[in-house]
This record gives sequence, C-alpha cells and structure tokens, in this order.
Amino acid sequence: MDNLKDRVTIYQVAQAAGVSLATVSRVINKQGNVTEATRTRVEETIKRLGYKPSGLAQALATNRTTNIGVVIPSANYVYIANMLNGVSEVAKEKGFVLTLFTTGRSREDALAMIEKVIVSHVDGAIIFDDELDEEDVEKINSYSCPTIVINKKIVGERTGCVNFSYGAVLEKLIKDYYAKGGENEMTFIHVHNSGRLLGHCERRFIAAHQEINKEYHIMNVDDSYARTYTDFTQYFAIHKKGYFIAYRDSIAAAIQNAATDSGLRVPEDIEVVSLVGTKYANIVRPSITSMQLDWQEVGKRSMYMLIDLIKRELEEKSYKFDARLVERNSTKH
Amino acid sequence: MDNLKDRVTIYQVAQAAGVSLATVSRVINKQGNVTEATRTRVEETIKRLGYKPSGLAQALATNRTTNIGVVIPSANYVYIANMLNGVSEVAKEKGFVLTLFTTGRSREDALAMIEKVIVSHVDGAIIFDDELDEEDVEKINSYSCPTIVINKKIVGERTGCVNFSYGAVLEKLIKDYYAKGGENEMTFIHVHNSGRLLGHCERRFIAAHQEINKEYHIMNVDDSYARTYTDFTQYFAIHKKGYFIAYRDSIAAAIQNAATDSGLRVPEDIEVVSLVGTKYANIVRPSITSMQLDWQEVGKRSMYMLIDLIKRELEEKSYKFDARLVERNSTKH
DNA sequence: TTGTACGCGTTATCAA
DNA sequence: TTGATAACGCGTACAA
Repeated sequence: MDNLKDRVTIYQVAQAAGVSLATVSRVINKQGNVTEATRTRVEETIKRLGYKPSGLAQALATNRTTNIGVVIPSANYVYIANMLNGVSEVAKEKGFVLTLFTTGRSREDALAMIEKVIVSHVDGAIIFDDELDEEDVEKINSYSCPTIVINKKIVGERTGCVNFSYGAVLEKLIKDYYAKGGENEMTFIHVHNSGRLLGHCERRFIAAHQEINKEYHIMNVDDSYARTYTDFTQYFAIHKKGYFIAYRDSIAAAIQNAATDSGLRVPEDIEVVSLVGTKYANIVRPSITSMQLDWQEVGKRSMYMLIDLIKRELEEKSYKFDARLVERNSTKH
Repeated sequence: MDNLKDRVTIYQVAQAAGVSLATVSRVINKQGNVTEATRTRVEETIKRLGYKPSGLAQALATNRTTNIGVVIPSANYVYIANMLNGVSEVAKEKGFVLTLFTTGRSREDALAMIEKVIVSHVDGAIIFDDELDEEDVEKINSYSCPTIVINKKIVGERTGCVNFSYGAVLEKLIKDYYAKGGENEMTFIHVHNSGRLLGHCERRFIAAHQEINKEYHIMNVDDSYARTYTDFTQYFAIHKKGYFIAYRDSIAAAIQNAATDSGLRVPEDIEVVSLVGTKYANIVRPSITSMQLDWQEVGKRSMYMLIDLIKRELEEKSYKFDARLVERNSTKH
C-alpha cells in the first residue's frame, strides 16, 4: 500500500533531470535520438534517485512480460526438479523469468491454475501435468498463449509438444526378458493417482504380457519410500522371488532394500527395474536397471521450442525423446 | 503483439452488458452494491465473451501482484528442490504464485537477479543465495520489498531470516568422535564455489581440530558424483582408511561407493558423513550418517514468515532450524 | 445502485 | 533531438 510512495517513477526522474518523461523512457530503452549530454544527465539522476522501472507498467504498455508460466505437479520428484532446472537454464539465457503454477492432485486444481496462467499474462507456457485433458490445453490456447505441452500429443497453431518413448522400451524389455528365458513372473507396481505416464506404461505392460500369454501381477503401493519399504518387508517374509517394475528410483530402491534387508539376493532372487530413472539409479547398491532420460534436456528442449513458438518460428511442433534401457545390477542378464 | 486484439477487455464486457466498466469491476471483485439482475447479466456476458481480467492491469492499479519472488541458485540439488516445494505449498495455500529468479555462480549474476526482483514488483521475496552479501539484501530492502533471507543473519524493518545450526552439530560430531577414541584422521571435502553454508562448516571443522590439537585434511573435489567417484577410486588404490565429511549425499555416496567398489569396507576401513542429508542418505547402502534438516519445512516456515512480514505482523524476525545428526551405517559407533 | 473521471507507470506516435 | 499526449486495462473515490 505504501510502497507506492517510496517508489520513484519515471516522471520524478524526468522532473529532476529537467527533461520530459519521453526522454527518460528513451534512455532506459537505449533508443537513439538522445544527446550524449542529456543521456548522461538522465542516467546520473536515475542512479541518484535509485530509480527502477516498473515491470508491470512496461508489460502493460508493451504487452510483453518476459515471463514464462510453468505448470507442474507439486510433487517433489527429482526428475521434475531436473526438468525445471533445464527450463530455467534456457529461460535465463534468453532473458525470461519463470512463474511457477504448481498443481495439486485434482483436475479442478489444474484447471484453476490454467486460469491463473491466462490472467497472469505470461508470454508463453510450459505445461507438464497429467491431470489435464486435451480440451483444457485448447482452452489456454484460445487466449493465444503459446504453449508447449509435455507428455501429451497436442499440436496446434500456437501449441507444440514433447513426448517420450517409455512404453516402447518397456515392451521390448518384457519381451526380451522372456525370450531369453527369464523365469520370474513380473509385477507392475501401481501407484495410485500417479498420472498418465505411469498409466500408459501399465497398459503396455499388460498388453505385452497378454500378447505372449504370460502371467503377470499388479501391486498397489503408496508413493513413498518409507511405506513401500515397510510393505515389501512384510511381503518378502512370505515371497522369496519376483521381478518388479516400479515407477521411479525411490520406489524401486525401497523394494530392493526391503529384499536385501530381508536376506534375499538382488538380482539372484529379486529383480527390480525403475521406469523413470535418475542419477540415483546408479548410486544405490545394487545399482538399479532403469529407463533413463535426460530430464534436464527435456526441460531445455521444451523451452527452446517455446521460444521459437513465441517468435512464430517453430517448424517441428512435436518432439520425441527416446528413453533408453540401462541395464545395471538389479537384474540378471 | 497481436494477442492484444484477441484479448477481451473489461470495457468490451461493459458495452456488451450495457453497463459501465465500473459495474463490471465490481462484479469481478465481488463487491456489493450490485443488483442481482445486473450481476447475473454481467457474469453471463463475461462467460459468453470469455473475458479474463488482466492481472497486469489489476496489479498496476492496486499495487499488489500476489507474486512472490524466490531467489535460488540454479544448482540442481535435492534439498533446494525440497525447500522450493515447501515454499510453493504454502504460497499456493495462501493464494500466491512464485516467480523464480535462479542465480548462477557469480555475485554479479545474483545482483542482476536482485535487480529483476525489484523491477518485477513482487509482493515479497525469499532469498536463498550464498553469493549475496548483507549490503545486497539491504538494497532490495530499500525498495521496501518484504524479504526473508535464508542462511544469513539479517533482520530489519522489512526483513527476516531463517538460519541453521550445522556448524554446532558438526563441532559436536568431531569432538565426540575423538573423545570416544576415534582413530581415523578426518578429511573435509572441499567443493569449490559451493557457498557459505559449506564454507562455514569448513571453518568450524578446522577450528574444532585446532582446539583439540588433532591432525586434519582438506581435499578438493568437483561437485559431481561421477568425477568424485573417479577421483576416489584412484585415491583408494593407495589409501586404505579415512573419515570423510562431504557436503551432500551424492558426494558422500560417491566416496563410499568408490571405497566399497575398491574392496574397502564401510565403516570398518572408511567412514563417511554427509553434511546436508536428504532422504537418499537413508536409501543408499550402507546408509550414510548425515545431518538432517527438513528442508521442506524450511521452505514452509520461510513462506509463513514472509506472509506475516507482508502483513506487518511478524513478531520474531529470526528463526533457527536445528540440524540433527542421524547416525547410520557409514560410521562406527 | 450505477456511472464518471482520474490514477497506476510505462511505451509509442506525432508534432515541434 | 525533444516534448505533449494518447494508449495499455483496471480500481476507486466521488458524484449522480
């Protein structure tokens, strides 16, 4: 409320320097048409008064904010942090700033965030949220806000997307396993409410098994290392073998630790795979076989594409990242 | 440039509904003094035209943005992501949105971000960047922007801070170790350019050793799991014992993995401690003795304090989090 | 209850 | 090279 009074405006600078505010504006924006003499005089008074332009007013006048909206689930995952880091790196390089819209678990919440994105007048948006449907994204697009959608195949006049190949890699993993005489039955670890990335993998997992007529299992766990560890410690008191495919490193590590702490051997008795692998798959012991994707690169690519989209220079509006299976010590091979 | 034309303004809504724009404004802000009849009429045309208010113009008129600036280093660390998550959670709960200002390694860069924070007209800021000095923070304060500074003891009219007790815990760890007859010489892992948190710990490490007249070592490593692993694999080809204090889990795990992969035993031959522990200290094997702090809680507390500061209701402008030593299997005890 | 008119801090288009 | 002046989209006293 009273910041107002403290804040030096362009008008006050103009008055103090004995010029019009138009001239001050020119100096700020480093346009030509200003005498060297007046320029230095203005610059000096700017410094003396401690004047900083108001980004708000600038944005209102130019219709550009240099802000990019990023919609992500609030989940605290390493791979999301990595992606955000990639986005942020490129944004910084290109002079943009990121505004974070973190969504909760519900679709309503995600929609409310879309509203906020529109209101906030960002120059563009990167959306990575599984709760949103195609129509929701269309909505943001109808306000002509350039948007890159991650993990959803949507392309439009002002929309591009970045996708992954987890499903295909998973299918190959499964078929290769049985083709090479794998003996364990596979169990897919289902995490409630964990989005379409996992859902898609689960469907491919089931389809692949049905195709080759193999038994499979689905198990539900909470999306927490501690609880999964506890659950599997009980589980391994009874069951002594299995091949587990988990959503991400922490969950896979929980299963593996529960196994080894129960006296079982990995990978001889228990095999484990992590779908969304991060660097931690390589750090834990045994190291975990996982599907690796450079999420920072995903973020960077998305941001580069968004910038091109803003400039209306984006040619290929769809990009696909190939996850690759990295076999480590948590599986036999 | 041409978003402009597409965007429906309050004026167009007023015209379409046959009222003045003041009335529309009242409807938007849910103020009273509007007939039920006109209210519904206005609301209906708002929906029909797909009108969304411009946050920019609102902010300019009210001098409030509902944006909080967050200044953090670009480093991709788990504990920073955790903290950010805590901030974001509370911000969301209180109707704020986060604008991210990620700084690089240099002080200049951090200063440039401070500039941007001021220009961006946020309602408040949370600063967690080691590069900044006290005077730099004062600067932002002179623009009367409420600020919470993390890991720096600064208090002022519009400034509060949140700090930690890593140093004290580390000193106790060291003294206890020798008091109980610890035989290894300790080595502090110095990471170049890793900020004052680590610097402070290093000074305490040295001071504690000098106090009790013990030998100690300092080793330089790069802030990378892979390179540290390589370096220590070479190191352990020659040295067969040691007690290592590393900055964070990844580095500690690199040392520990290099040791075990070289045939050394942890903790019998090699002992390892992580200063800034995250949940991964508990996931790797052997689990790593570490100093634990709930960084999400740090973020939440900071945001709560900031909100109070904005409302001028913050009583205690300084808060201290106590790190606690969690002894795990990477050290003897 | 509704409308008028001004202010918020800039940029940008003309004249001068 | 400069300086008025009109946008930009909205909030809000004040008047009607």
